[in-house]
Amino acid sequence: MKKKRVTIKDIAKTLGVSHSTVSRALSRNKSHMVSEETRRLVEQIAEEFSYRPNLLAKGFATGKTGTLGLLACECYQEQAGVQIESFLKAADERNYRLLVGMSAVWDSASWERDQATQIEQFISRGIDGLLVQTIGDEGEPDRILTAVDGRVPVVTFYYPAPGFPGVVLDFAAGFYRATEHLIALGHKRIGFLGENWEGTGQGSSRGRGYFNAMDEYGLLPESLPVGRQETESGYRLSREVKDRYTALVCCSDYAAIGVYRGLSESGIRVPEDVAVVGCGDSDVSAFVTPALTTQSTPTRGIARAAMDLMLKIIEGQEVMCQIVLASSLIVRESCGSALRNSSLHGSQLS
Amino acid sequence: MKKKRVTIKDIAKTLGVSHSTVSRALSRNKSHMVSEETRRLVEQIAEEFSYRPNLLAKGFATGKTGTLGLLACECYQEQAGVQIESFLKAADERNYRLLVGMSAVWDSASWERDQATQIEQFISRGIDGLLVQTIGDEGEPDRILTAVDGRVPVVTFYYPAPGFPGVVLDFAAGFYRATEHLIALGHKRIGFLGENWEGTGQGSSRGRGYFNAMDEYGLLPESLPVGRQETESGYRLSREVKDRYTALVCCSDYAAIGVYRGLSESGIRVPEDVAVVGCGDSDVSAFVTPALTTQSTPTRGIARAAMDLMLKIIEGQEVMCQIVLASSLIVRESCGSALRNSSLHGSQLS
DNA sequence: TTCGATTTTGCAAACGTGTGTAATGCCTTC
DNA sequence: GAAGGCATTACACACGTTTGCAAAATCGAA
Repeated sequence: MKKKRVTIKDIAKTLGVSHSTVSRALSRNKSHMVSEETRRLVEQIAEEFSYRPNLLAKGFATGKTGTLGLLACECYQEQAGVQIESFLKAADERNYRLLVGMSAVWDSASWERDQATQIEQFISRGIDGLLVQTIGDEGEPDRILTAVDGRVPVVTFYYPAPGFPGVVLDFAAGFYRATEHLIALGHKRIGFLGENWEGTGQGSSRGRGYFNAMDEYGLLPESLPVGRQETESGYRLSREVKDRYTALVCCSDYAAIGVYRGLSESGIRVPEDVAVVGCGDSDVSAFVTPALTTQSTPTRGIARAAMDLMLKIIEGQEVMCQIVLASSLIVRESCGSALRNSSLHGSQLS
Repeated sequence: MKKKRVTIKDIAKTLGVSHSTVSRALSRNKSHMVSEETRRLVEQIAEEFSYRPNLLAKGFATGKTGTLGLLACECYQEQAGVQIESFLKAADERNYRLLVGMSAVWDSASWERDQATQIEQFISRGIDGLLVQTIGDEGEPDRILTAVDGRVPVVTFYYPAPGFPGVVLDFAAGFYRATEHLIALGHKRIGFLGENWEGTGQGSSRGRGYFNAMDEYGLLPESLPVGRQETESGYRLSREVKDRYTALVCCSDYAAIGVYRGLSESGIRVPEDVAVVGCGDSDVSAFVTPALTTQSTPTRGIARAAMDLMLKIIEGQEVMCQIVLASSLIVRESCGSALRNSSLHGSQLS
């Protein structure tokens, strides 16, 4: 069953040359030339034998594997899959493979253990670099620093991780803008359905944007913790609060869809009675009724930018920058018509 | 910047033993014992130096890497992410890492090239086995066979791939049952919003289930091709067909959500005017309005079963079976109350 | 004490590839 | 025709680990 794989030595033997010549012929090494003729011959035999390089051995010899580690986290269900997909595509385009891992954020103990273990595993398996999705908590940079221990270059993405080059989404600005949008529409009692990652410190930048906006306009912020099952969480929470708020800012589109259902079961209409804002611009957001006002998160842009950053670092460039990608507010139907509310605008803002 | 990594030779040198002893001490090799005392010493020094094995070298030496290749396909947006996630978890539990790849089904030329290239890449990088998601078209088994060329064990999943051990979802039965459900509720004009993968042959088993059921009950089947953007596709198609059907079977929940919107914009009510069935039991399906009747796809079960199968094969067992996982119909609100329709039941079936 | 059996260890090769250094061969030029 | 230079090739070692085989050490018993 097990076939012996063809190696450069086999090619060398049939051609009567040394294996180093074959190696150089195939890798088109610049420091040592091989004659056009032998190169042609080598390539021909390689083709004939359907030779496939053993990248494991190559990586072992050179220390470069052409593989990157991607450590995603299972935080937003809608997000993880698309994110991984985007990275797979971006990596493929740049001729890199991805070792993928995913660790659960929802349980802080296993989270930290997981993250360190997986990083260790990745490095042991010889990755050229590590792409790690951050959640933005206090201890994160240190955790990553000690786990990686300078053995491979790191690029972070999603939330900022001070000290690491990375690609971050400006959720704070996005949620600030979303909240401001609601305030401009005349809302004063605006609730926040935010993520609730145990042990990750004082809330993420999504919350910060909301809190800042509320603070700025002299309104009382209030935050409700969304759990792991976002849609179900949104549903449950919205049934609890009923019409305590006139607007709800949700940390994800899926939570918002749960909110839709919960409110509707309580006889509360969206957007007439309560306005809802989501986040993620997931494919369904435009097609639910009412169409969801949400924030775009440029997932593919993140992946591409992070990959480019990584490649630069691997090439030896000293980059230490955080690329900030903005998320734009996509206004649809779930906050009501701007027209109707624009009359309230001035009076409410004062 | 680059630290030299600690190797077993370093440990051996400080302990004044040979590196093979260290190797045996650490790997707890059974064929050659090492004294309790040296083992303790070795472990102590290893800990002290924070030694990390070079799994690349290990894999190179042993031919086993502890890494599997996962080749998913970008077919159903809702599905890919969750599927990968499930596999990551299942692999992690079994102490395997995953090299992940994804190829696009929607464009048949790049699909076939992609699949072969990625398989080649994976094998070159030394995977112990290949998990490949199948789409169920005619030429698939041959394609995989030639690409893998017996170099690593293969386990397929999702659709059947004759000749390979695999875990398959019985979509045919599921869609048969769903269609039958609608027929039992009195529907006669039932449309199918099915996948439309170019060049993949005469349609998937989802369609087969629908066609079989329609045929069985003497009804005229009609299939509409859903494109890559499922939700948008469902929306567009539903606006085209309007009330041409009294029921629509959709190949995915997301298409169904698009259908909801499209019908509602045409003033058609779900389920009063048109019944809708989805597929996937995605997290949102229970929370859209009306709650979507759908088919569960046991994604985690697939991953676990496929991993277990793979492990057995790697262990040397000769397994050549297709594990069939059933999908169950989850009846919610989108087909109307069974009560109302049950009166029509008998008359329509005759 | 000596022998044999057993446990523990060292030696060396192997896995497939890259690469520095030295050697070969060919060509040019005086 | 010899010397020098350059293009091409071969040799040998390195990468870190495993593993078969042989050697050494230990132990028990005669």
